[in-house]
Amino acid sequence: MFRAVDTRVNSESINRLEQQQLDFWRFNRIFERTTEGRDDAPRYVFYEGPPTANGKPGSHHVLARAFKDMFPRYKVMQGFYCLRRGGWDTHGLPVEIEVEKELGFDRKAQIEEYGVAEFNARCRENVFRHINEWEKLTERTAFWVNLDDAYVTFSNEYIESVWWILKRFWDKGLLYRGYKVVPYSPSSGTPLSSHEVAQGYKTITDPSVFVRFPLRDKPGVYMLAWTTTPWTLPANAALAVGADVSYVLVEGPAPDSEDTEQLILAEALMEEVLRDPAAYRIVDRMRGKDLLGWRYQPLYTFLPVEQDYAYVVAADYVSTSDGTGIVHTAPAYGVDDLATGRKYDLPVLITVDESGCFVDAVSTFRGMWFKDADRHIIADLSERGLMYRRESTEHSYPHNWRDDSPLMYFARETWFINTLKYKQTMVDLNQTVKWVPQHVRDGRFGNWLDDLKEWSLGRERYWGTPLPVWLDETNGDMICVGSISELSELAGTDLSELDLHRPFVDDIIFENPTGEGGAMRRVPEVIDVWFDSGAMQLAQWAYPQHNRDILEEQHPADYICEAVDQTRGWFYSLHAISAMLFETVAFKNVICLGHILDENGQKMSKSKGNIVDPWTVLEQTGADAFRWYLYTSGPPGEPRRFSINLVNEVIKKFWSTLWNTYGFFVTYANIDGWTPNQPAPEPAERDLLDQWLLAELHNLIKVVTDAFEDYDATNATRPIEDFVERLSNWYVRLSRDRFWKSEVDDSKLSAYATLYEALCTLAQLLAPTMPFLSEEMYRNLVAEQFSALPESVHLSQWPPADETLLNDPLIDDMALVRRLVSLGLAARNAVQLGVRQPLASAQFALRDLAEAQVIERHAALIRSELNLKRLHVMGADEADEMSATTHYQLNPLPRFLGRKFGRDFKSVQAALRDGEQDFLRPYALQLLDGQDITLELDGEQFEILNQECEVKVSVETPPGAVEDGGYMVILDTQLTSDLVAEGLARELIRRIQNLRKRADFALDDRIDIIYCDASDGLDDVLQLYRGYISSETLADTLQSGALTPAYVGEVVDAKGQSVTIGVRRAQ
RNA sequence: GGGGCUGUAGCUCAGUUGGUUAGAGCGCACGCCUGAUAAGCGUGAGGUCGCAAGUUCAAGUCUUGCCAGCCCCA
Repeated sequence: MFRAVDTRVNSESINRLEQQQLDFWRFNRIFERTTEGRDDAPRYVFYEGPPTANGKPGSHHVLARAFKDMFPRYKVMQGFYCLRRGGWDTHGLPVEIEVEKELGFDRKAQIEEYGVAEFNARCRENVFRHINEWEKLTERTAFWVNLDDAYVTFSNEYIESVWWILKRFWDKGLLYRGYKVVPYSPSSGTPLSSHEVAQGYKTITDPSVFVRFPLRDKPGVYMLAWTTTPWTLPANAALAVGADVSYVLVEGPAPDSEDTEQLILAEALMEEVLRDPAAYRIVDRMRGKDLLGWRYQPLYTFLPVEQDYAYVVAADYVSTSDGTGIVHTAPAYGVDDLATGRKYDLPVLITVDESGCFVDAVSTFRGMWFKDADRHIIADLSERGLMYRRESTEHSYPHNWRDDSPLMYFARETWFINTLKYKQTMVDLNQTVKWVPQHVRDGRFGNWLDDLKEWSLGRERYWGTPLPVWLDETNGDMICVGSISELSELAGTDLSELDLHRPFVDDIIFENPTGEGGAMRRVPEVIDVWFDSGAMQLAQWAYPQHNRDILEEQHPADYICEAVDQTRGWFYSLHAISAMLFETVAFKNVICLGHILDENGQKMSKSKGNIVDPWTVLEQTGADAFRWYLYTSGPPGEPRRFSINLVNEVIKKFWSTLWNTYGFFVTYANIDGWTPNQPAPEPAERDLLDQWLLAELHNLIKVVTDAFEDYDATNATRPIEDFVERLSNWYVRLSRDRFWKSEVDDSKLSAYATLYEALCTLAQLLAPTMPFLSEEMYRNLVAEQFSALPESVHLSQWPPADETLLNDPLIDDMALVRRLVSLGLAARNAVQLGVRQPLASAQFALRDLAEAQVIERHAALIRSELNLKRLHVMGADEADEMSATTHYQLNPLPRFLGRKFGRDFKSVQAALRDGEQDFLRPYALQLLDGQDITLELDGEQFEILNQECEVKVSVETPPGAVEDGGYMVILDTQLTSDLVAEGLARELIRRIQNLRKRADFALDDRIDIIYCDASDGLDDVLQLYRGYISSETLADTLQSGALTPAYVGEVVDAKGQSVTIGVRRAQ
């Protein structure tokens, strides 16, 4: 016996089911047991990209976790050993900002005043504020990951491992100090993260000035440059042009005098830039590359400069979309500017310091707030005759989101990793990684690698992994420390209990071990948190201080998965660290998920209030349907619109269909006492319908398995939906009477065995993606029947496809049968004869003779579906007989003839496709006879081979006939009194079945039927079909008489006749 | 501003190396079937395949440009 299945499906029943599986897994330690006893099994390595637990988990986290979960589950069923260790990302600015908010800070200095130790202690607490919710959601969505043993990036052993990696990089000469331009807030004295910058854009009015730069060797000639930040002009070190841009030298009136002057600017911008274009004439034209190296007089010379500067350089970012085509370059105050400066070894002129004010050396503007200096500089340049035009412009400029003060882009000294040294390695290794979607490899990620920048590692913050570099300021000696023991040795004291965070690490000061120089202090920076997360490939094992041998089996990862925004985040940091450390990949397969949007395609965000809380979905539809929706709703890399209604559709379409099929099976098997121990006929001996289902099933196994191997979630799931549709709406529907009939024969046993095999296999194929429903089905159908088999579907062996059961021709045949049945139903509809009314016969016209055999083989099936007594396939004779009304359609096949006839194909096609019947008939007959034809058209001859043109034969459709795509069905609509009576009998059966249902009888309850007030016709039917009606409705008695209150009854009206019928449980 | 991805029915999505008259599900209307089903079947309404040019005998599919959305970078 199987456990009875309640076929009602609602939120409550789903949640109950899923909760039962959770309890089962927990109590029986199923997850733990997926690894136990598999010491010798092949390894499958999964890395969990650590989330931060200081925010609440949302629906997009369910997406990531659903995809992370499915492949390890599949691999475990394939016999692999898969560790799934969780992890938490804990450091970084978002945490600090949260704590700053709590404390009401708006400046960095306040943290120092408050105390770094206390501040970091608060960060440490804050990080796990929502960890309970993360754990709950992880469990409820059945993401199997070990959170009890999760790695934590702030733990000492994790940090020590990060230090070890940095030390290796140090030894390889990859770690160095240099300048980087960062968005910097002078008001709060700190650089801002890109996320913060993005929050603070405001539209403001800035000056827009065109400045003359006098050429040194050509008096009276000026380069014209444009800027909206005049305050950066004193820091100018070069002018940049585009090497291939066209420039002109123009002559026009000089300001405030009768003389002329000459200006250089991009030709394309003359009209917009020149004050009175008509007053100028072009003296010369040149390319940007001709200008390179030309020297000009610096506007200001406040700062001493050692190297060469103030000349024209080339830069590929120069455009002619605005400005003058000549770009003022101040390496200290622009990202591009600094890059250009590096390329040409230009001086980084620091004219404005960290407070946002001009330094003393810039005497004219000393102490001025940088934004205030704009107008003074403009006035100064105007006075000196160097200002060509001054206007103002509205544009969007970043501000500090906390106090609205403007940011400045500012070169700061910081630490870098010289990733460029390993660029080619990274590029080559990337080619070996399987990316889903594929375009990320050479697109987003590949481009990022092609355009690789040094990794800017240093952060002037507090809550992060301290950069383990100690500096002797007296002589510049530096030591990179790779472990606690090393630090202990240097410090001469046991530091194994030291918290490896600021300020405790900063407090470790020691003498320069060379014996020369002075005290060594740690540099102030902490490191980029992306380095933390990328280091997890070693640091999760605290390598190499611990677990030295595990690396070999747990690196690289077979599979990782995160949202696409991690391309340059975690995906990159993993890849880069592994490439630089081992020259291997960190992961072999990676899925980049798109983002989740709301119902209207808008990004979900707190401010818009359109966030779908995952718990709402879980409570209504459960985790399986949620997961299933995510797998099937579209390609994983695409952004997806999401709403609870879409998940509800999964319940309606898929879950309840499968559930009811499962319920149907269990119900009838229990009534019949069928068990899987019962011997079943060999597949080849079973009904054709069974063989068809098995062919479909094993085909499905193949498709799904291949998809899993290919990291193709969509094809690992959607084909299962299609199969379940066929299982429920064709196989079960057509097999119902085999299950229902009382005698036990081979056909019945075959049906049970086939449906049982299908359901068991489905449970396994669904295990990785619908872990709850599949577990319920498996336990009831398999584990509780066979004590020798694994008790959980997740411990069971992935089913292999049996090649001998595959049968594509049979699958094609059945598709044709379904098509013809559809056609038959359409025909019935057209003549208003419901399926309950039996018809004497129907004739089918088919496309070819082979199809006729298909129909013969499946005749019984078609007859019962269409409720026909006889079925007739029109043969060649009959087609001839009807030749008067035969209609030929020719279809010249473009894939052959298109290339063959080229330009003439169109007219050939038109002639054969749309020609008159008289014209077509001879060609059609020749083709049907297997001959080639020659078409004559406008005096030209076109040879068409037999296989290059299809012929469709159709007869004109008489009443009661329906035609579609070369198939036709003609119903015999003549109703004899026998047929009408049988139709009425079926009508009565259905009404009685409804009464049974209304009376809430069990499926196998026997009943008594009583009737009265029957009109003559119905009275006859009840007599004539007594046996049929009784057996279909499980009636022990069927007699006329008066209804008593013991009966449930109603008046039945059918085809103008009526009778009162009542039923009760058999006495 | 640069790069990547995506635009197909009211909604969610298929659409093979370019090949015949572009499909499915949901939703809508009418009808049918049903003692597993909240399901299913039939018919109908619903499309300038984002826009424009090009290549080709033939373009939803290839090329170029433009527009819109999303993501990353600046």
